[in-house]
Amino acid sequence: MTKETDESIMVPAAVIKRLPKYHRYLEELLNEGREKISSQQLGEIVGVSAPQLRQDLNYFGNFGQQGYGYNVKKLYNSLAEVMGIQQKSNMVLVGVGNIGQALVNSRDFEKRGFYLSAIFDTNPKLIGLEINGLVVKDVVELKDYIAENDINIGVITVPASSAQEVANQMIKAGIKGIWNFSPVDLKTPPNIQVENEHLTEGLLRLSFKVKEE
Amino acid sequence: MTKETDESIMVPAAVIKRLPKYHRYLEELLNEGREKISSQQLGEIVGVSAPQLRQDLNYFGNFGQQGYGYNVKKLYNSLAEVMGIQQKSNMVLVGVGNIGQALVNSRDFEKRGFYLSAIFDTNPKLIGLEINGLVVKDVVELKDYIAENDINIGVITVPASSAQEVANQMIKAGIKGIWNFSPVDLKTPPNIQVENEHLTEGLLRLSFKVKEE
DNA sequence: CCTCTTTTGTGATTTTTTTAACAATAACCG
DNA sequence: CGGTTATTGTTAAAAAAATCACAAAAGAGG
Ligand SMILES: NC(=O)c1ccc[n+]([C@@H]2O[C@H](COP(=O)([O-])OP(=O)(O)OC[C@H]3O[C@@H](n4cnc5c(N)ncnc54)[C@H](O)[C@@H]3O)[C@@H](O)[C@H]2O)c1
Ligand SMILES: NC(=O)c1ccc[n+]([C@@H]2O[C@H](COP(=O)([O-])OP(=O)(O)OC[C@H]3O[C@@H](n4cnc5c(N)ncnc54)[C@H](O)[C@@H]3O)[C@@H](O)[C@H]2O)c1
Repeated sequence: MTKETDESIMVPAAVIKRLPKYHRYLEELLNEGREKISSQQLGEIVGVSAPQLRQDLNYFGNFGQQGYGYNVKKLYNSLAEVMGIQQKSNMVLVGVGNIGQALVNSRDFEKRGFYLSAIFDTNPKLIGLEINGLVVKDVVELKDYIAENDINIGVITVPASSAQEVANQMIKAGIKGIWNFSPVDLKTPPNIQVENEHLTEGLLRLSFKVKEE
Repeated sequence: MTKETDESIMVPAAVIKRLPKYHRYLEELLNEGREKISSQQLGEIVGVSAPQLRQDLNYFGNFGQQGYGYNVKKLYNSLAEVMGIQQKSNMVLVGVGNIGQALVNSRDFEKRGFYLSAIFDTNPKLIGLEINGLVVKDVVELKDYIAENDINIGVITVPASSAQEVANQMIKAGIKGIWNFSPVDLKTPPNIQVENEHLTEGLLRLSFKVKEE
């Protein structure tokens, strides 16, 4: 009886959280020219136990080979595929303020296949301005732009008070996922994915741990 | 037999992760003038079950009152105390680039008692420049500055290749906690607390969830 | 081609986290 | 001021996650 490769089996959130880390370290190993690696060794590098690593990977397939280990390049590509970064995806960003501009200026994520396609704001002083090759558009164009340009991820970097409204517009226009930097828990239908970067929460957690020590 | 208020009892990481969220929603309730709230109601707002909320809070004390619920202001202040944001703390930031400047310009965290005391870079073009009231200092002054100015948190917003080196300097100078934005897992002694903002990992997780859907 | 070693994939076990249940306690009301 | 209701704090049960342990598979070396 062969193992079901049934997608319907729920992948635990704890596993999903670790995937990008595995990917990052595999990229490093690949750049160092490493060819193969055992779950033991990779686990030590990443900071998880070997059985956990193996169990995590086996949610998605059998990428290893007994008596050999894992081929670094193959595993790297497999994880990239699992995370959906093999085919490029297009994003829009709304809120060209402090954080928004930082993201637009660095575009760190383009090397991983996430392209910033357009950026939006309400501020007339910003609209029309060019930032790192992208001209700031008026947010009234947002809905049409998303619908017409195969955009699947929206980045929200507006003040908390406008975040939900911007999210609503994105969703109406057919966005699939939202990368949210506003300190707000967006209300979204279940088929819309949200990932929050609540930076202030991170600082408070740090404060707690410092105090506790 | 009274309950031990022993600090040595380990607070689960899962609980620590939720504390800032409780604090944020309590702040909203406080601003709305809400006086009391039950675990049931607060749980619904925050998105956790009522028993979990009660159990979480009871790691730190008995803040509620049977038959009444929780006093919003009291609970808010208690949580602030638990997280160590009653007394202000001083931070330094190293790496005045895209992300660094965004943080310096907004200084969102000052209203929660985290003061940015000085900012550092290696780039001669930046050193001496004033950004939102702070003059960029040369990073060679970092160690002395931390040691002499009661700094307990360091913010790292330098490229990945320099992050560990910057962390080492901070630690040598006596920092207690590091808020790290570089895509690197810093090697630190156990008495140094680290909180990572690995933004790219968030985007990859989002990508996974979008693809899975 | 056979033996020995390595290392995976996975079922069983343990630990951690979450949820449920309820007795104890305090507010509220007549 | 006593009964009723609301709601906590806490113990017990269930669920989820991590770890352990080992049989099965593949490579390495003679
Ligand atoms: N900057 C930080 O250090 C920091 C830290 C933690 C959290 N955040 C959060 O990130 C978000 C952005 O912060 P920031 O410092 O970049 O703010 P900002 O004020 O610099 O930028 C916000 C931008 O959004 C635009 N905007 C406002 N309403 C809009 C709307 N409805 N549609 C389109 N654009 C709109 C504004 O014109 C502005 O350009 C905030 O929610 C903030 O709480 C920021
Ligand atoms: N900007 C983004 O959108 C983004 C997204 C995800 C992650 N990050 C991470 O955040 C970090 C900073 O990104 P950024 O875009 O702000 O980079 P940046 O290049 O704009 O800024 C880095 C700054 O650090 C300074 N620096 C370099 N080495 C230093 C040293 N040893 N001591 C002191 N200063 C030093 C540089 O002079 C520069 O000013 C990087 O690690 C990046 O990977 C950034």
